[in-house]
Amino acid sequence: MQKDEVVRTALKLLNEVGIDGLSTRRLAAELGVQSPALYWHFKNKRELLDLMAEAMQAEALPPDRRPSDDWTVWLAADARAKRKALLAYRDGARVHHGTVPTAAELPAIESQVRALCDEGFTPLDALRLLLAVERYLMGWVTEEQAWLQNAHEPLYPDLDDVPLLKEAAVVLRMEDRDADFEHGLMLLIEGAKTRCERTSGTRD
Amino acid sequence: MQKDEVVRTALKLLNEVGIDGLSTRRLAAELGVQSPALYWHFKNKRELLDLMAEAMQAEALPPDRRPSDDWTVWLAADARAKRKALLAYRDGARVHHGTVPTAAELPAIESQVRALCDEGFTPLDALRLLLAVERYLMGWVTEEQAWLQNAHEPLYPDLDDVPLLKEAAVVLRMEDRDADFEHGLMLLIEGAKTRCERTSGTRD
DNA sequence: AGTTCTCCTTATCAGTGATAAGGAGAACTT
DNA sequence: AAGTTCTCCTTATCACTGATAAGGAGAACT
Repeated sequence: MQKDEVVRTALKLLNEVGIDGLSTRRLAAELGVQSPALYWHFKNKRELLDLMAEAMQAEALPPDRRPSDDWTVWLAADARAKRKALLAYRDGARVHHGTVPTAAELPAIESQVRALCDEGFTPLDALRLLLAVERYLMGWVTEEQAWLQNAHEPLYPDLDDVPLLKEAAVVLRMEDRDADFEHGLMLLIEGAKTRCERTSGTRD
Repeated sequence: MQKDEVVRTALKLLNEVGIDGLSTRRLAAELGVQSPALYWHFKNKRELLDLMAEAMQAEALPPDRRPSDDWTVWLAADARAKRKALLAYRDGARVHHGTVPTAAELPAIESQVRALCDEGFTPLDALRLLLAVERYLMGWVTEEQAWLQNAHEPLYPDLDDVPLLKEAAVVLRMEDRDADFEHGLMLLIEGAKTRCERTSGTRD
């Protein structure tokens, strides 16, 4: 039994039973083993979850990608890819929670910051932008998956008292989540763009 | 023993032991009662957590506030107030998770949407903006509180290999979280502003 | 006086993450 | 070849979790 075989099995099992059903005994059974055997490979469940999160993120972003010339394009593409990766596993966002970037991930972040700085950002604003997108993403997918899991009785059947919400019912009832995610993402990126142009415009 | 006394005690206890330490037995002990007694008042723990979330949000937003004239001002103030309310309780964001706005909260949302529509937004874009801010907020505070709870060994002690991150170390090490939250919030709001002016500008 | 209702008790259940102690077998060491 | 160590698993057990069943004391209503 290999460490990464455990992680792969855990991810497969995650999709079947969700994070609340993912117990060490259930996972051990899936591996044809008794549950304490897992503790030979992992210090505790947290470590296993961390590795699962890492594996998920590795699937999200192929390591050989290079930033396109337009930063708004690759930044948005990155966010979309991460969302897709989180959605690919049940409770993906919750698994990712509490995970902090390891030192090994810093160079990847550095290169993104560099690309942004080449376009006129200060390092501070560049990193803040990346952080804002990351947290928006996490918040979005977390709520999205929480909602996905409740067997959906029709949401807000009667909107007659709230005419504007009725007009925006598609959003309220989360019937086009891709578009809504995209919208918020664009708000962040356009905000960063105008802010960047404004501050670097004083130099040009 | 009253229902809302239980909720208040639970919130107080939350700050002492965190959400993972908040067991029904611990809470019952705090109330001078045996744990099954709680199930007379609540269907299950989820219902208790929902009421806790509701109580927290009620503290966040005094019900008699009225939108100021500048939507960017009250929208930002709202977000700040909500963040403050979530931070006021340990694991506040996690308690809030999975909570869906009840039908009773819809009128409050409707009035916010109306205020935005008065400034040139479509109902769709208005609601999307509110949703984006909400999710950014949740993602932000969730990660913030997860980080707060890890007894902090110094984060990323050596940044010599990543000079740009070194320059932005304040952000990376989360040493000025208020400012960083504010920055992302402003990106969202400025993005919405430019987008709103652009689309409604075609009419003016 | 008898009955119902409210709110709590004790006893118990199945399931959780985790640890201790030990055993079987492969892989080195002398 | 014999002895030893190391790897990876087992069984047994712990303290704890959310939750339910069954019943009891006392107030309130009939």
